[in-house]
Amino acid sequence: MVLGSELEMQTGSTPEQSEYRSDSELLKNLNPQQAEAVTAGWGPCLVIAGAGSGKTTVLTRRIAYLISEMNQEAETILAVTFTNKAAQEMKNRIEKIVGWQTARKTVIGTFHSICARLLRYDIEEYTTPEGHKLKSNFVIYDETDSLSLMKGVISRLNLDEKVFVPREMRYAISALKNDGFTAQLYAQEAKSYRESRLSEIFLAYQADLARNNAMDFDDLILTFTQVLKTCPGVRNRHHYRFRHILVDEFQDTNRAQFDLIRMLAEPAEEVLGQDPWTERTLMVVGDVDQSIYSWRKADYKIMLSFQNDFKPARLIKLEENYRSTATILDVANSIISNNSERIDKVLRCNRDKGGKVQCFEAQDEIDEAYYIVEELKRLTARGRTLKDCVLLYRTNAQSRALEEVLVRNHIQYTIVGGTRFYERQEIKDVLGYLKLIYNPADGQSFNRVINVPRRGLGKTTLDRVNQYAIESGISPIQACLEAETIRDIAGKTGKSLKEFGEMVNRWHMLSKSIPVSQLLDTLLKETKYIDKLQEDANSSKDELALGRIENVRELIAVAQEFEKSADEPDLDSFLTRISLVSDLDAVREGEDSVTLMTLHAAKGLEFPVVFLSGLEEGLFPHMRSLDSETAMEEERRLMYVGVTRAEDSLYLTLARKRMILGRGPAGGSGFTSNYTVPSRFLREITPGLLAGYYPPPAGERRQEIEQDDPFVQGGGWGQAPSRGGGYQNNNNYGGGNSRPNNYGGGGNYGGGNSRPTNYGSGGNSRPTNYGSSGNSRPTNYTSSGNSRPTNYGGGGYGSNNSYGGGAQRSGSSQPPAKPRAMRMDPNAQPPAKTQHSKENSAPVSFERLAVGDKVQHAKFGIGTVVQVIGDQDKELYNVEFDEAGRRLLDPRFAKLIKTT
DNA sequence: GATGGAACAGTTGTG
DNA sequence: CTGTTCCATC
Ligand SMILES: Nc1ncnc2c1ncn2[C@@H]1O[C@H](COP(=O)(O)OP(=O)(O)OP(=O)(O)O)[C@@H](O)[C@H]1O
Repeated sequence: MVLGSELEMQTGSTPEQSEYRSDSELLKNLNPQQAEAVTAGWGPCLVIAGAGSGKTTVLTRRIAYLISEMNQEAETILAVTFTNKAAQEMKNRIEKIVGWQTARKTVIGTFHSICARLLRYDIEEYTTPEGHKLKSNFVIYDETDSLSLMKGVISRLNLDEKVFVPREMRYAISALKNDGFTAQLYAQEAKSYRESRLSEIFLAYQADLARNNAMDFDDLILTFTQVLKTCPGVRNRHHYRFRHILVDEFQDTNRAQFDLIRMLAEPAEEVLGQDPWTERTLMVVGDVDQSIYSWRKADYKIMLSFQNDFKPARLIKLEENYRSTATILDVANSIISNNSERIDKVLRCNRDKGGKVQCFEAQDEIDEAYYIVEELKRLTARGRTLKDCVLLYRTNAQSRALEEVLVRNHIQYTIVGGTRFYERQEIKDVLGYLKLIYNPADGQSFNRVINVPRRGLGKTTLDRVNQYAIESGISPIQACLEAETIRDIAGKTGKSLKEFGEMVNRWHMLSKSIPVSQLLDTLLKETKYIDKLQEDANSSKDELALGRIENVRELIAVAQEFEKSADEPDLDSFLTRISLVSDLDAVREGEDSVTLMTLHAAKGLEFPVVFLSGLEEGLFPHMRSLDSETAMEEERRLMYVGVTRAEDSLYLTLARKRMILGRGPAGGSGFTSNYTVPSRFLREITPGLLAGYYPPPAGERRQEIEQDDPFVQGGGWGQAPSRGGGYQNNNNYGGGNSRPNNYGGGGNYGGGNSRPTNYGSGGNSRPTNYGSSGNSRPTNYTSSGNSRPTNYGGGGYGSNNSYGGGAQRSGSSQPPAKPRAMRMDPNAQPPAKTQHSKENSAPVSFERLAVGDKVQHAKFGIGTVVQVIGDQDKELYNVEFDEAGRRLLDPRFAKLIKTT
């Protein structure tokens, strides 16, 4: 779906003039079952089908068909997708068929975004079962907000945080909400002591949310459903508007979501003598084998009982896979057939056999990343683009090693998910201001920003203000205005509070008349937020400060972009949108980069080339799924999802050793991690389908050497890869050592096919320390246009102090961040590991620059050095380019020519 | 009330 | 390893 479909290719880009004028055009290329689904008549319809069988394609065309062939108004259509991105894609495609004017009237989005949008209109008519009322300017609390709210609740109830762990309580309540329980309803159910306490917490938590005029994510769906249940007028209005409801990825629907669908699809009261499905449709599509969100209370049984819940429901099965090669499908099927809880289904392959699936066992996670990077280079040299490729992994933490090696090899990448833009401290600060301006009752945001930047208003004052606010039943902002009358507050403090309150009030007024970006400008100026960050940067107090400034600027850019494109560019929709967006890092047009994401995030997508990394017991399948058969089956479905993302080529990789949280799982000394066990999923694959590596039979354990001296281990492994019995196992680590990250030793990553990629330069089998272990990193790593003979780090990444300037992204949104910011900013450079940099610092040959120097750069043009960061020999230059804005560059990579 | 450093805790996935 | 919380000190 990321790639152009046949649909797009046929229509070209004629936005208003549809080329689909006849039903035969819309049905073109569809197989009979697909056509049946697209053209189905009134009533409920369930489409069950395996991966890549065109479910989403069918859903999209169905919408177009409803509009252009069945003469349904666009505004009667409500389509639910799993992600915002999928919604956007669906909108784009429909727009191409029916034109923008029509397409924009459809409602397409995730459950959360749809509910948020509709709730704004209807919420004031509603009183919660607990007796609370919310106003239409409610804000949406993210996990952090709701967790800190929860902490407050637990301490206020005098409960022990050790016994009632806030995180767990949050989680339990989230689960209850997803199962359709309101606090009120659960209060009737709770029996045991713990349940009763949980119920108390639940009630108090909801009361707190209401006092802040806020909802958490789960509330969006639950509350909207409640509104429909309790306000028949509202329900009927929506029921008669949305006569066509479509849901994608229905297997991952939870009870609360299903209730919502039902509320919308069924009338408040049945009209006698009339078929409720006249001119109404409900189409849900899904694949039980791709149900991977049970931890969010999704339940595929909801899909299986669809025909019972919606009586005359028609069932359509799609059985032809158009996406993957036969080999890839065989791999997927051989794995998923190990699940017992499933309904067997047919999935015929529509494509050629394709090549074998490449499997590779690396020494460690860095080695694994290098293998992937080398393959990427090979593939791109043969005409693939980076955009064709995706790197998938089970846990977000795994992206680090991959990023590090990608950066070092100057390969552009885009991370989806992970640490999100909107969760970064500085963004949350600024958004905190916006939320508070929008909804002055928002205590969480108030607490967040009251002392940011420092205003000399600390915890004591904050507590007093909050207490006063609660006692007098007013908002914290109102309390600030009355600060001078609060006892125990000193005159000076009171004045600061009053000033703060007045400032926010003023902005609140202002927000109704000026655009969001101007409001942002104003508040950043008046609070001196950026100035303070700049000071931090200058005094190197906060080495991330520059990146933060850049991120704040990015937020302003987002706001400006929003004002241009949104239907209603007000603060309200800006905040709603931002609270619900998950990944700002959508792949940029025209920018070639490889995508990195978790398996979960990959659901519904497809890529010509897929790398699936970390196939190790405990990681994938994840540790927490090892002792439950149900959980294990879900892991297996996740594996199935991963494999079936691939169109042409699939790579499976694992590492013999892996660092987790800085040490090996049950680690010995320092960097000794225990050896991993290959994932059971590998063994479930029919052997003949894999090339390169096949795991040893179950019982046979890997040879483990318990040694404190890691070098002894290293030598040992070079000679003893005693496994793979019978299958290809040509990985040659001969003479190598297993020190992390040392590729010296002439190891050949050939797998089965002797590719000429040589990682070693004939090194040194037993280095004595990281830094000076004989320059084993050959220069030919930098094949992508950079052939300078710089030593990229001697023996290992541990000693590397170059940051891969070539990985600068060209998009304007790339916040150049300092190396340590990598966690925050996935696109930034990797951490500087300086432990042995002294012995190792490579001779550099670049022109030293100073602040104020004018420089020229091939891509970014002319600029001025505004800052030099880091010690000599490691310095980076922060350059303000006339055209390209501010960039952080490593002179060892980026060619910076001094000009006058 | 701010600050820096020590101690501690987390370790699956997302809207 | 890394982010958060707690505590002593200014
Ligand atoms: N009739 C067809 N002829 C040719 N290609 C098709 C046909 N139907 C679907 N495809 C292609 O097959 C691919 C998979 O389609 P789609 O993403 O809709 O499948 P899906 O069932 O939603 O997959 P998943 O379950 O993995 O989300 C797409 O590239 C789509 O363009």
